[in-house]
Amino acid sequence: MAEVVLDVVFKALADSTRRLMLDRLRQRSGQTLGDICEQLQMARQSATQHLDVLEQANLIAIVRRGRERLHYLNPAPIHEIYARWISEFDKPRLDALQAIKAQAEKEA
Amino acid sequence: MAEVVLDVVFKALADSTRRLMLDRLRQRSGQTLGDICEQLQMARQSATQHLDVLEQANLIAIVRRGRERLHYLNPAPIHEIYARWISEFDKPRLDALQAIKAQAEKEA
DNA sequence: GCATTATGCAGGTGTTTACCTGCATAATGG
DNA sequence: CCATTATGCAGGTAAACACCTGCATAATGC
Repeated sequence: MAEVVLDVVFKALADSTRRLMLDRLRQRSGQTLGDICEQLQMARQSATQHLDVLEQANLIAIVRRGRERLHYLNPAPIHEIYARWISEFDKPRLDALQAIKAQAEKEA
Repeated sequence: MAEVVLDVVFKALADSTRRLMLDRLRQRSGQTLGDICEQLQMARQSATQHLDVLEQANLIAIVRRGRERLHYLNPAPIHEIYARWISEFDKPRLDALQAIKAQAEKEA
């Protein structure tokens, strides 16, 4: 994950409206644009902008079906942010868990 | 961690310069303002702004010693972001690790 | 076909942000 | 004390951003 990609994802996550959108899509993936901006009480055009930002960060996938636009959550970039950046700041705890896991696997 | 706090931390992380600063402080904590803006080839005033943002997010602590300003990394907010937001998108894997840990503790 | 519905596209405005320059202040060392 | 050094403070500018309104287009169902 290059720094540029990381940047797009972090910037996409740095807005509470967009994080809320991801939360809602985590609860129910595949919602239409109408569904989403109704939930958030926000002009459709504003929601579109936010959702496009999320798509550019590859955090959601947008699929057209007829005249509808369906939005699907993609948690992969969030995993990667954890794996390649956050866990660097969390090595001790992670290593401890990994050690426990390794030990458990050895015993099994 | 309230949504407001979360927002400040995410916004602080949404800039590559600030992430680089955190990385450098992870390698060597307690650097002065001069040290930091020399490494980054950036005007001192710009670096100050970035570091103040990081402090407001509680990602670093700033301590004055004489005429110097020392910067110390604080990884706690990053842990919290993982624990209270990212891990929600990563429940299965986390739950698996937790189960292994619980099992290991039970056996011990 | 035609009304309805779902969305696209253009653009406007106020705020925030990321960078800078210039000057002021305060601590240090000889 | 005075030159040097480390930082503070004020402000300026260009770009990005988050919100909106207005109008255009395209799919659907009767």
